[in-house]
Amino acid sequence: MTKIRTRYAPSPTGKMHVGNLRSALYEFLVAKHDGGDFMLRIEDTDQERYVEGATEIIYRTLEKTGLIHDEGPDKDGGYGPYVQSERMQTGIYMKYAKELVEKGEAYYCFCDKERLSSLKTEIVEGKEIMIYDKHCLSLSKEEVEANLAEGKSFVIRQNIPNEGTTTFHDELYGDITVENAELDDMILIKSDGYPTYNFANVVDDHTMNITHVVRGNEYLSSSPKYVRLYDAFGWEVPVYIHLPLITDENHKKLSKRSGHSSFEDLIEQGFVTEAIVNYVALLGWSPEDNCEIFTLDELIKNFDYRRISKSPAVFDIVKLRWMNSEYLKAMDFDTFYEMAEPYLKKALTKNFDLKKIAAMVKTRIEVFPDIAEHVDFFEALPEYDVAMYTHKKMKTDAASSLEVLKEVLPILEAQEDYSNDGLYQALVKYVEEKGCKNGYVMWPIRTAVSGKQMTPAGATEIMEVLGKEESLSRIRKGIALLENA
RNA sequence: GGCUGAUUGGUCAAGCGGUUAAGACGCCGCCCUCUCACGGCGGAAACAGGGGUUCGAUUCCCCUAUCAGCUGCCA
Repeated sequence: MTKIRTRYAPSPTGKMHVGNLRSALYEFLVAKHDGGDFMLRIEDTDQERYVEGATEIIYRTLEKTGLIHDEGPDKDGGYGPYVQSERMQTGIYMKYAKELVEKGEAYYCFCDKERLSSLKTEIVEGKEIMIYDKHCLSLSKEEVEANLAEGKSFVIRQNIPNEGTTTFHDELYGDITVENAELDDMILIKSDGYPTYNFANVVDDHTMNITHVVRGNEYLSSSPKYVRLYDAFGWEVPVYIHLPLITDENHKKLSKRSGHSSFEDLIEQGFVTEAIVNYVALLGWSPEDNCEIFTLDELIKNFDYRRISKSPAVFDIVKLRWMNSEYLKAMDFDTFYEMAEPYLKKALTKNFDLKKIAAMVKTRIEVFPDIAEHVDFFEALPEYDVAMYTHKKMKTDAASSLEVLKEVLPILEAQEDYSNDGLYQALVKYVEEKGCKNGYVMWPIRTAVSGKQMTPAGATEIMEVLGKEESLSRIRKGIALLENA
């Protein structure tokens, strides 16, 4: 069996969306699962939409996510160039277009905008619908030559018969047949000499020996045109795998405006690369077992494109957050700390033991920016209400809290060892003498020392980080607050 | 409008003629506990509708509905 070759063929028009990323991922996986090659081809035939720097984003993202290409503009594998604008310089597209013209499978069209717009028949949802009337197909060879010699602007169109049907096969969707009459004579070569996406795609995939074309579902209905092109050339049709769409929570195509759709945005929002890749892999594909956490290598091993689903999937940021938290919990501490440090430093300017705080927060956050809300009270004691001292389960209220804090204050003042263990032992001793439950004592202390309903650590751990002086100061404030209530 | 495709809980999804219709996220409850979280246990929650085919349909076929994509000298 021949080696599988797939390609990721983005157009450099902006950021890399979750949908783009998933395409790249699946294309990569289809190849790698079978030990094949994955290549990168830049499709920049649309000069108008070209965005400066977009190509760099593509390189960066692929590298960061580990979707390493075997061939590409920066890695010649003998099938270059790998950038369509460069390929065009070689005249390849025009050469093949002319070959089609010779065969009668394509023809020159000199129709201008005015004539074309007169063809537009109806307007649906603001879009004008038009099927080209093959006007220029009837031009004689002499007329074409004359027009060309005159330097008239032209395009080359695919010649699709008005009768019969065309069938193509997709690995997931099966055979799809359409009436030829439904197919427009699409443009192959634009008037600026560039090929259209459709044409460049076919020529490149063939000449670059792509065996499996993995692409978005939006091409499904135009695929018959591709097949006709392959047939016209007498080329072997590649294996097609169309991927289901990814939508937002309203089942609409993911948009840039939703804020969380590009890979870079997600990183900025505090997600880790591996979690994003993992989550995206499961959007439209599921393994045989019930496993959900996969490294890239495990994905390569387990990926079977026949298990890709056919229906669109909603991008659920809530589940991504959960998955991210799984990665954070599984991460070794040093790595976690390295990534968390900038967020900790942003929230805490005083001289705290950040590693201790990082450890507290590790199992409590889903994404890094969550850190801020968990640790803010270390920096400054927030204003809080005395009602917070009342806790049904702990059996505490303002009066009991005041009593406990007053009794515990001298103990904490005398206490030299402000480590978590030392403090805990001292307080438990008090608890035992008093004959109450831990929470009865810990709750008011924790409240006084944090001013918060919930904290990422217990009272003694908090005091350890705060230090003796600050801890006592906060407890005294608590006593004052309770006395004035 | 036409064409193409899709349709299992709120979401991701397993299922591929006979099942008490998995699992995960989220939600709710309980346990653990120095609060919260982690962890453990449990719960509510689905085959779009209608016809066929069949001894038997979530699974196969048809129709309807809904959603999506395409209908560009964009990809």
